[in-house]
Amino acid sequence: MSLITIDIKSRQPIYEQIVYSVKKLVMRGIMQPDEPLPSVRTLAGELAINPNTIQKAYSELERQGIAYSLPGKGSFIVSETRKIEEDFQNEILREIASNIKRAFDAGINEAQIAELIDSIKEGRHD
Amino acid sequence: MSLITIDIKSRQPIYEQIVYSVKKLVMRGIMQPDEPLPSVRTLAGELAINPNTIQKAYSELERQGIAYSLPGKGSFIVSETRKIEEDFQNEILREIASNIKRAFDAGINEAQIAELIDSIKEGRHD
Amino acid sequence: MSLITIDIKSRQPIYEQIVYSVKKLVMRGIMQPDEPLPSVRTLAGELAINPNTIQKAYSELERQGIAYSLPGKGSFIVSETRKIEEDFQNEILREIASNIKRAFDAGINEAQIAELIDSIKEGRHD
Amino acid sequence: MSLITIDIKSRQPIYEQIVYSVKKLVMRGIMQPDEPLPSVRTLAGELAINPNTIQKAYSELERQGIAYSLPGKGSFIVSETRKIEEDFQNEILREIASNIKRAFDAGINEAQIAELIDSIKEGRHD
DNA sequence: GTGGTCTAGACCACC
DNA sequence: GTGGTCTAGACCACT
Repeated sequence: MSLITIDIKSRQPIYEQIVYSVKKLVMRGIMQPDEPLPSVRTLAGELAINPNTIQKAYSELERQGIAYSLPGKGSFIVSETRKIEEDFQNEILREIASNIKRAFDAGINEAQIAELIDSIKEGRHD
Repeated sequence: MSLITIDIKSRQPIYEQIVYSVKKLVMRGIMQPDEPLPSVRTLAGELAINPNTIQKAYSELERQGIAYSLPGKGSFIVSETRKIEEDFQNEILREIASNIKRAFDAGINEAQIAELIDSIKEGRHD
Repeated sequence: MSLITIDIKSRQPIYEQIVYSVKKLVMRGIMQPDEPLPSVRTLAGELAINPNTIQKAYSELERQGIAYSLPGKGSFIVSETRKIEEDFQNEILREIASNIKRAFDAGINEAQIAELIDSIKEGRHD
Repeated sequence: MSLITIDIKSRQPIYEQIVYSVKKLVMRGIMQPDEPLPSVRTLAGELAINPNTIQKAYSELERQGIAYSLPGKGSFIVSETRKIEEDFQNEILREIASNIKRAFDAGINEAQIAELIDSIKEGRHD
């Protein structure tokens, strides 16, 4: 059973969900450098989705430098994962930056945001 | 010349951009209760897009309780805009909360986020 | 000040509202046979709407045999109003018939409708 | 062949007829939770109308919480249809209440309405 | 003039 | 194949 999970009813494209899921696993050290990804057919079976969708996700992972594929052997996490972590964090920071700019636009002030962050730290939003 | 602006090159649907733009104008008090929106055809001309796209945006605004239309007379901002402002801010705060949770998940610490907010305040991200 | 009233924000066409309003006044005996209707311009002024709209309503009243116009003198309720009352009641009964058919379609039973009618009689729905 | 039907000659917008038709099918249990709706193109072909009109109807169903769509997969009835049934019945009862109030206003008495209901039960009005 | 509906036909991303 | 968006152009009722 794979650790990769998706939400079939989400509007987010399934292949993006897979990419995001793999990134998160790598980043948390659950998936290690050079570890093989589940085969396209296996994962397609487990998630009950079309193999083409898995294929697209793996291609995207390759394009982003997170995985590589050895024809006939399968797909693997790259050997060097340090940069993945950085990229992932930067991606999130970029999104937060854009959110916060919109918040200032909308008349939300810094104190409200600080309060929000505190409440998340304390787990009040779980 | 209308205050409603769009970015034709964005991947975000044009009609959504229009909805967002109007929301922002209402929320900043630039558009007042019961003030008429530009006519469908006028705005279509100004933004150089199809009238049907404007129509779709205005329908969505009506659905969200932000505007109402009087066929044959025009479209107008609703009389009561206080709740719109609140809803809009809450929507943004919810997005920030979700992204910040992801950030903590990804090992980003509070200091980094605080630094980010400061840099936005100073306009370094515009 | 005329007894004819409209709701400018309703989706029902204003001219239909005027027609309906006049019918109701006639039917209740508030407007008598051969009594003059307010002049187009006066009523337009009072209701703060376009004279063309009044004109259209009066034409419709004429078409339905409820009013007649004497060029240069104005519009008047017809001399014989008995049939108007019947027509008006039949119109309402037709609408109720259509509603009730839909209700049966939707699995609502006769008892529920009877209960509804009782509650209206007792003014619980005012 | 789909169960969704429209009357092309009616003045009621086609997309509204489709919405109403689907509601009725759901409410009668003919369409089940998570059952797929006909595809936009298929239904457009069967009803001989433009796909955009179907699209508009399906969007409205989604807005009303009756259907959901998975881009690339199709449109489906929501998983929880109990509330739809209630809402639909309440909507009809509200209309009946309003019309019956108008009837009493117009001097129609309860016996006439009861007679009307009986005649509908016996199918004399079909 | 206004908004509302509809058609015809195109392109896109996703599965 | 699917739904989602957009364009171009038409017709309608209403003001």
